[in-house]
Amino acid sequence: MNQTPVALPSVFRQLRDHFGAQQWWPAESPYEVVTGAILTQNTAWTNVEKAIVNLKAAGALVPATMRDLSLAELEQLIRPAGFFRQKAARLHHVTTVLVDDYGGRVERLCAGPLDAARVRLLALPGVGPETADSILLYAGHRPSFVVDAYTRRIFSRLGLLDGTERYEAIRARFMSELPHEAPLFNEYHALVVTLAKSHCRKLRPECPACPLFADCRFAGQG
DNA sequence: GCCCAGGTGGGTA
DNA sequence: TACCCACATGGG
Repeated sequence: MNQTPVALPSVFRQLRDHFGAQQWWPAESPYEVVTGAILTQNTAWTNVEKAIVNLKAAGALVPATMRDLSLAELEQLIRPAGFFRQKAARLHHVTTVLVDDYGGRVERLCAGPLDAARVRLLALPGVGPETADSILLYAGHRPSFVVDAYTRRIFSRLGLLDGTERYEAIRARFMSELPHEAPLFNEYHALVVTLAKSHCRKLRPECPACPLFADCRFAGQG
């Protein structure tokens, strides 16, 4: 085999050495992570922040309070995050299950064998693989690697993916080449996002992703 | 004005 | 399996 099994750990070390510890997820509670994970679906984080501010101001970033909100009220609060009708229904349903079946405790929602917990989350409408893994990792502190559009883009650019792999295949690849440690998976995904946001969106061939390519001329040009 | 963003689910061939 | 589309706001 001509594979390079050190590639993924090596990329992590380079990113960590360049950007430092990321200390993710930017949230004050596990439930805020759950909320943010749903609101950020195909949406810029700056828009999610506006919705989070609204929810906090309304005192609604608490499961029991959120569940008792009407859909119409919730829709108005999260409107800046886009797709607000869909997301209000999804967030409200997840919250209802959380409160009714898990006592409002996110750690209970994420408890038990990892695969089983993941299947439970994926069964919730509006919770796909990235949202499920984000909740498991960042709210539940479980070692479930998060794959997102940035991961696909950057690792394709690095030649470590061909870009056509399915979500589960990419996740399995990272989890087969890295130790199953939540703090490592946490930092790795956070660093991928930090790298992506520090570069032009397309990561074009003429715009290599430094610090992995030392002479990138386009760093920081958004 | 146009393009895009830390996805998901439903439909069609 | 492999596309296509709807879903919506706000920043560059």
